[in-house]
Amino acid sequence: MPRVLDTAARDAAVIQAAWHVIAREGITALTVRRVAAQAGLAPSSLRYTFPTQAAVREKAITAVSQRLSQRIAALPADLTAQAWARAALLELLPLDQQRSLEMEVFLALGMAALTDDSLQPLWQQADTVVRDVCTKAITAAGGEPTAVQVDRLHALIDGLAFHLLVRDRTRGHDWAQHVVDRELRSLAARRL
Amino acid sequence: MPRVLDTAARDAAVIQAAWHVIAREGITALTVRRVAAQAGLAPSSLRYTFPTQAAVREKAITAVSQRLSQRIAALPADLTAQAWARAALLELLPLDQQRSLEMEVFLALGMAALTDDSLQPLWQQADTVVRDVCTKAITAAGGEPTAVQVDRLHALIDGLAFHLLVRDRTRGHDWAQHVVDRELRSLAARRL
DNA sequence: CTCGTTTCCGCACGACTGTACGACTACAGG
DNA sequence: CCTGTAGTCGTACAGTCGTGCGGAAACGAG
Repeated sequence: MPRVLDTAARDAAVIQAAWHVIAREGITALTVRRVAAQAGLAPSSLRYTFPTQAAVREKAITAVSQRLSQRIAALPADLTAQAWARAALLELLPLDQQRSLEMEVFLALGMAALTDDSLQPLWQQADTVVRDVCTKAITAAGGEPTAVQVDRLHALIDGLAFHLLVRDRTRGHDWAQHVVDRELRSLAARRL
Repeated sequence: MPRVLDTAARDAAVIQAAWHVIAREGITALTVRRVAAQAGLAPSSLRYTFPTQAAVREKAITAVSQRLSQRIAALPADLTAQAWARAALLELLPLDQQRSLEMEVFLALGMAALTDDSLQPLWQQADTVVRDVCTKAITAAGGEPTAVQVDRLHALIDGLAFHLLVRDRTRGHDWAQHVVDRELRSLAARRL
């Protein structure tokens, strides 16, 4: 067998390129040619592993799911329940450049999934990861994971993520952590 | 003077067309030709009042600001403070088709504004409307509109709006109202 | 009616899109 | 060394994009 391609590494590189294109130029600029250029490949070469434009979109969102659950799983095992809840929720917020990238792709493709049926199930997979973390965080923080509680925390987390991206490109992120801390405290007090 | 065009009516029609295109085909499909077709105009005619594609985007988001504050202002004047808070917050959620349209455009263009500098200030105007309503609702509900409180409620509202669009295209919306009611109750109790 | 302005729109251009195809290259196996 | 295949990529094509331009059409004023 001749020349072998590390398909995993290639996929990762292309997905990273797609993420960067979305972050820098927006979802409308997610074209085969631009992604290829960002990845340093000829468009025709990109097509060898990503046969269509849809494949780029789909693998881009699938990668978000994976990265997300991967980062949650990588949290230190020796945390108290309270500390785990806090750390896990903060992993869902765009508090550094890497997470900003993920969240921007997550939200941009979430909006795109509204009008792209092939994207919807893949995006909902990522959405489920977030929701599961919210559920576990409620329990860990000492609350009861009722439907209303989960709906509430989940909405709050995604809303915070959105606002961190949209309103605080440069400013600090302390306010979002304050909101999360306040939420955790009220969960622990079981007052909500 | 010859033939006079009702520019206000024309603008409204085109903006409605643009909203529908965004809702049905997504932000990537917001092209001059498609909007013109949706409005029943020739592309060249559309260009008479909307000279560029950017003008379509910009007027589309500006119209969201206006519609939003207009609907808030149109709330019955004889409501108790509590009832006003509830009604105002529910106006910010996509609980019927009209509001779904508005919210989808609001969020889609919010993501687009991340990479479109000419859109950013116009979108932030709409964002400010929402935030102001949140602030007033906190006061009306009996809470103190501290920075953390406003950040929290604002994030919660936008998160709920997003989830209503993305996860509950067809299902009921009761759960979102339950979340809002619970929020109002905890504000009234001043426990947060 | 005629006239003049406003509005409409067909056509064209260059740029960019997704994708198909076939030639080319580089390398593992022999 | 040679050979065949996995991988690369240039080229091409049809479609769509935004936008400029210039003429046709409609209608109020006289």
